[in-house]
Amino acid sequence: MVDKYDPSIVDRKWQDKWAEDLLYKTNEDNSRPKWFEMTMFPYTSGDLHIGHWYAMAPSDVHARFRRMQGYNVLHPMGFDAFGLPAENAAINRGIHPHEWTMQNIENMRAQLKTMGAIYDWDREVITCVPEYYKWTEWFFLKLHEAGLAYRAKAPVVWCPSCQTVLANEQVVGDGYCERCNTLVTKKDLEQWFFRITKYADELLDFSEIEWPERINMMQKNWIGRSEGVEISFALNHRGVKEKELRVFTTRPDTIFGVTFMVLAPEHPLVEKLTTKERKAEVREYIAQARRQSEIERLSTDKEKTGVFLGSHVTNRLNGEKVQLWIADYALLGYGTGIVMGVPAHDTRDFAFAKKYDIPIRVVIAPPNWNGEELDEAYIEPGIMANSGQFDGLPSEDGKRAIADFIESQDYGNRTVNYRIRDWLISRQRYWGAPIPIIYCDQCGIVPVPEEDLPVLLPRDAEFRPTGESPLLHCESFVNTSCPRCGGNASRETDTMDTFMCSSWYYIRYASAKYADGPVDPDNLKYWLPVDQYTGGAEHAVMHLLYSRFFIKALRDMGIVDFNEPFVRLFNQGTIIANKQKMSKSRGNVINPDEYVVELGADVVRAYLMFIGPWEQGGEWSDDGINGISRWLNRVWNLVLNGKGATFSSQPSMDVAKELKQRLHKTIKKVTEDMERFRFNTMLACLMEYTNYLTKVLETKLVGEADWREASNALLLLLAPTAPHLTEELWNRIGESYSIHNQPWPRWDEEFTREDQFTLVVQVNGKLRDKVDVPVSIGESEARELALNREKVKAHLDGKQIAHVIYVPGRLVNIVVK
RNA sequence: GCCGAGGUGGCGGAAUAGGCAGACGCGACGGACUUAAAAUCCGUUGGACCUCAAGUCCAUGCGGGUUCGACCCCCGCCCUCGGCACCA
Repeated sequence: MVDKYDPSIVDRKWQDKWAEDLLYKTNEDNSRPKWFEMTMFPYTSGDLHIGHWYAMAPSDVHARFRRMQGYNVLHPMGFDAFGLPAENAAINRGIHPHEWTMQNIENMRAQLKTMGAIYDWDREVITCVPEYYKWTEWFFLKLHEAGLAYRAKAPVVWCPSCQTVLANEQVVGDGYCERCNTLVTKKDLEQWFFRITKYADELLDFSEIEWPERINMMQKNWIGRSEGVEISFALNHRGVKEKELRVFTTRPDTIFGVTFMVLAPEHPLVEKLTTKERKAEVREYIAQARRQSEIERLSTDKEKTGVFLGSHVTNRLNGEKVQLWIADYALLGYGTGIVMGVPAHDTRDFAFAKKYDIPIRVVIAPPNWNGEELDEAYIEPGIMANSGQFDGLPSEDGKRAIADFIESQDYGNRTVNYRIRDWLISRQRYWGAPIPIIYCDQCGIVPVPEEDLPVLLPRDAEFRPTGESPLLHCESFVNTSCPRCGGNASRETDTMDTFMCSSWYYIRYASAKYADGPVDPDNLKYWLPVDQYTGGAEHAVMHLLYSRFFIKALRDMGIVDFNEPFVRLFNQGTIIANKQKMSKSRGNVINPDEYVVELGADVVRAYLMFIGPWEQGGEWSDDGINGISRWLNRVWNLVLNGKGATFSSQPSMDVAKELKQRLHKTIKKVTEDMERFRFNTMLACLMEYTNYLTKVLETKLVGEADWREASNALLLLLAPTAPHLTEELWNRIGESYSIHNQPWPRWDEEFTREDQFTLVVQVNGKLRDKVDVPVSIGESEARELALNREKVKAHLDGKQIAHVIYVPGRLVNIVVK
């Protein structure tokens, strides 16, 4: 009998030994290909739950696999440490955000260490320390210098619970705060923005990255590029100096169908374009639109409402007068804030025209149209009608023809519109990187000089949820002198969106302690870009989009020489418990610690990977994890029993041959599954291999050398998944330390080939018999064999054979009438 | 409404250049060991018909189609999850 596997001893023993030996210390090494693989760093919210393990353990397994394959692997870890929860803890519990965050980091780091990952803690990155945020500020200055950071007054999204503005990307569902799920409102504020829209087109190019199609799609939708034409309508209104109104449309082919025009209620020209007698009604409508929440206003099923302004513009293509209206379905921020109303060919315009009795003129004839009125908008292509010289053209050609005409007459031009807005990065909160800007009465907006960085976050701010930045009330922080004129000046008191911190943290891993810049240029060149990134899909249009923007901006500044931060991306799914997403409020959060203590880190690692395909997520089950625990215990017993076994001096050649074949097939399957993150089937394959080896050992027909090769391979293939268990066994069977420095096993295609296969015999496509045949079998031989099988004959009785299908290496299908 | 992913035993899931549906694991049932239990080990386990065996039929969300042959491809639906949504 061998002694029992006790993970509580084994885990600790090797974690200590690896740390002591600096086994996972990562250096730049030009003799091996580099592999930079990382997982999205955790937010410092408190405890590590099983969801964190689900994100991190499989990625560690993959990184370990690459390491054994001979890559110089960088697989770092850090903490996303600025943000609202720390500040809320300060408000609710009177603990300073810094203390709260640092305690959480201590806690989470200790938990992470129990996982047995290959993190090199010397490269740890924490975003809330001055050594880090100094460079976040520095990047802000660089973006400002490049004209990519600007300050502007705009209607911005406000979270009443978080008491701060949010980026558009942080609004989820039907207008809820991404962090706290509160319904958001709007405010007019002067804020800092990053000009991400400048890169809208380039961000639509995914050709250099291997990302899940889903994520590319989400980014594409978010950017929302649409090609169209900006068309000018002639304006002649007393007291208005503008002589035209420009509208954006993707349907220039419908220009002859314009029967009204809609301005957004907030449009600056509304006041002037309203006739005296309509003023009261228009004002009332605007006031009412302002009162409405964003949700009500954006609701698709809401009935269309609007008010006639009393004034008109002229459609230059047909000289017709067109009524001007305001309606809240026109959005100020999209296009020009003015929509041309073509009720016959736009669903919204149709509803609006019906309600207010505005003419509906068909200009794109639906199939078989006889000039009758439409019951609903016809939005498909068709043949143009009522469109002067363009009548009879297919509408797709008409789009081009009218765009050409408009450009030739100087009535407008082709243009592109985007849904994406510039990235709002100001936050009216304390716990973030200060925006390194000073306001001077004489000099205006003055960037803090580089040599004065970092602008330190003061410790003595007061935390009250007032809706204003706590720094505003911190006089020692606010009051400063102007770097230009030396006069009295005040600092910017908003802090940066934490997504700014996470837009560049992966760069910092390359040289986490470098003091002369955000990154050591040599290390940047060596490690970046990230070869493999893994994380949840919830960051598709936030972190992942911002990081791409950031790198493109840095490239244009000459700081980096690549175009994309993350070459490959893998999205793991979500782990759920009791059919529901884990959350503290539901009380179904699984804490990994107790399972680690009881069953060992390796069991938890392996179980998470076995639940199902990583990209699909899965449900945690206490029963399921026991299965993995049993398996790893069987591996333990198997390897140690093999070590103490007495082997046959006259081993069976057949057993040896089959063993070799199974070995090489297993190596192949495991390697291929590892490459593609197919962890569940990889483990299934290793279980089968374990079961097979158990039987082989029992036969006592195997030679010692063959056994050792087969058993060692099991440990090597299992090493990335179960690093502690395999290290202990590797040591016990007398192999040299460390198993994690061994090369990954290779397979020989020659040995994976079978010399027999199971020939399937079908009659009319139904399985009737199976027979083992040599792979060398020929077609006529196989047909003959199939036709003479007793079970097959029974089904051929009295029937006529029409023909026989033969698929080499697979089957014979006899087709009868 | 639009875009994307998915729907397979009691459960998690295998299997797609169209070729043995249900690998592996869980659970359940039976057995061995034990004074007993736990643990461990061995066996059975999609459904129906049949006393058993042999065998036949049914079965991958639903309805059609293509094919010698469909979980896989095509057409039309239903449901679940994720994203976007008055974007002109």
